[in-house]
Amino acid sequence: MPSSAGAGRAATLSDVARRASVSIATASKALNGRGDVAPSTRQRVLDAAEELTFTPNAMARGLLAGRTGTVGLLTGDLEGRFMIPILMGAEDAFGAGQIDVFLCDARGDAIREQHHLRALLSRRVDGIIVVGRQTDPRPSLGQDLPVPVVYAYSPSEDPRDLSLTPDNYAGGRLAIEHLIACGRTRIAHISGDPSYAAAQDRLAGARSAIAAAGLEFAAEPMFAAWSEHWGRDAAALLLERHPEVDAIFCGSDQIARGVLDSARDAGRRVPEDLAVIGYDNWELLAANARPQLTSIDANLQQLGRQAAQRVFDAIDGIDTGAGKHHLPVKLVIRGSTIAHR
Amino acid sequence: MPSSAGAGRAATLSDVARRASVSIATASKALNGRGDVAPSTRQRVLDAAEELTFTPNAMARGLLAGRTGTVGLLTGDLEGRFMIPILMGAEDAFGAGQIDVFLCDARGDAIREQHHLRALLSRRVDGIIVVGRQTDPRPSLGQDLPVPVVYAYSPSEDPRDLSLTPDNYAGGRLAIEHLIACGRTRIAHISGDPSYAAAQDRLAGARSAIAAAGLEFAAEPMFAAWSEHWGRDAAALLLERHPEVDAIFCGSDQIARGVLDSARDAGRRVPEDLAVIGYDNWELLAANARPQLTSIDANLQQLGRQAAQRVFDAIDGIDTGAGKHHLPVKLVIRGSTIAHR
DNA sequence: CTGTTAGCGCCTTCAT
DNA sequence: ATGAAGGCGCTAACAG
Repeated sequence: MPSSAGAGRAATLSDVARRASVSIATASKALNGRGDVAPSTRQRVLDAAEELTFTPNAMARGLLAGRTGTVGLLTGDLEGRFMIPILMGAEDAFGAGQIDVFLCDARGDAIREQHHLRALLSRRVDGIIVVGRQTDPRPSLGQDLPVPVVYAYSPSEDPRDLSLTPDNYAGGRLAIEHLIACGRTRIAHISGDPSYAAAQDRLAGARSAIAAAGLEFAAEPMFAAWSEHWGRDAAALLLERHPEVDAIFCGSDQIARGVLDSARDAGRRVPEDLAVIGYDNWELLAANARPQLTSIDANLQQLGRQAAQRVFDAIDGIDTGAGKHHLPVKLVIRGSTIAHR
Repeated sequence: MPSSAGAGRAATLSDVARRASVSIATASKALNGRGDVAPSTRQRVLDAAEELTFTPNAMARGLLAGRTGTVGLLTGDLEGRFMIPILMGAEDAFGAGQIDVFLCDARGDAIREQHHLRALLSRRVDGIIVVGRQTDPRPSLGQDLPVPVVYAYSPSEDPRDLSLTPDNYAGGRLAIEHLIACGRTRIAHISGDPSYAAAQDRLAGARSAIAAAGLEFAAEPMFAAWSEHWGRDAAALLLERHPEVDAIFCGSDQIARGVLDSARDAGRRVPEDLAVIGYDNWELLAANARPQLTSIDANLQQLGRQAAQRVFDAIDGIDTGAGKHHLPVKLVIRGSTIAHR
């Protein structure tokens, strides 16, 4: 029989017990190191289990224990750039804790999300992490769920829920402060879709840092899309109308890549004539740009790990609090803001 | 109590039965539409279940049924570009079949993989999909597993296993045939790490198409890394040493992006003077390039869906066969090979 | 039509 | 030190 058809059914504890000529209870104790079992008996059981490649049935165990050792990861959209690191962080944290993860992709569809939620509850997951695709608040799953829920990236609209989201305001500040520290004073901002909270929060942070330095934006901030194309078009326009600009804070690394292209076309040297900073620290884009791109990193993997930790705590009965928590971001300096020497 | 601490324990079937004043068995039948139940009784049960927000315990159900309705997705590396579409395709197909997916990321570590495998078996998953990060063959999980296994992307080294992998040879052919159809005759090839089967397979396909047209490569194929940097460096060198080249087949879209950059620097118009074709059809890179990048798409989502379908079939006892299956790829034409008019 | 009985695989008292 | 019995939540035969 081909492996793809699967072999016979898995061995059960009673199979092991029979083979070791002991009762089921004794076999159980021997395998779990529980109670008093004669060393020789224990060895017999262990051998039997080995020979049968016995693997305890986690379902049966869970039925008894009242906990399953599983959690649900309810994502809004796997495709995006942001899910994966968060998912990796969470999977990582849970893996260390012997917890297995159910992955559910709702594809941004509320119906599908509801469906997956029911499935997770029927699986009796011990907790749920809801990962959204934007930092805009999203509807709560509700307060009456039998398991703890943590919202990651997209915070819940309901302040009674616990939400972990990156601090875009701090990111905006950080970017501008770095540009100013680099000696720039005529700073512009090209960002993405203005309907995104991320765009507004970063802008607000940037404004506050600009004001704190007694400066003003050298040009009205520009918003449209999170794409390389827009970055190119916007930068071309900007550099023509405001040739005095000496730094551009971009709302994403994609935009920044477009900006770098147009700067090159316009004959501006980066970073000498023009400093450029991106956002997201997407290695693929940032490290392959020329020059390499300084960017803001939201520590998404860390965010995923923390979300998992909160779920752990909640499962263990530790009160994890509530409200929207803004997680710190960090600056990653590369050649687009500071020249090599 | 904050939601993050979870509410009380979930309602059970006996809770529902009690509330509806019927036996557990009757409640079960009523809820599952099984057996003969008086309409009025059924309604009472349904109401009771509704009021208690009863959700059947999938574990208890699975214990009885002998199947869990879950599958394991054992990935080698979530980070890469190739996992996600496959994972989406699989998740999608399973979702439609009421099957839930355990996600396990082995991080390219054999120990961790073994650990996750044990966990999946103890969860009594009905099947496993192993997704590798390269198209190079990988070690088999073995033939003695109690569940069907399908290998996706990375085929198993063991021909008794069922493996689904993209047809890189056909992709190489397709790329060259397209360039030739565009009237190009002095074709070069810049690809990635030559130790990858993907690099070799695409090269072999390309060679066969070149030969079939009675041509030869205009320059010795160049191999190094799958990066934009390498694409830039290689193209700069190539265009200087072989100015007659009128088309470049790139081993990845990243490489192609670098090639486009260098072509621009060298004053070559794309596609007029030089046609460029990439590989992977990574929207982010291909659609944002200038000009937009023609590329080969491996239909990874489709591959994921098919892998899921095979697991379905195997679960249902249908023999899914064995061996390495090469799935078709497709050409996506954009502006880097054919000029707009 | 409804309820009783017997498990699914495992763990945990409680006797022996 | 070992085993018998009960039960986790549910479903599938059977009785009634």
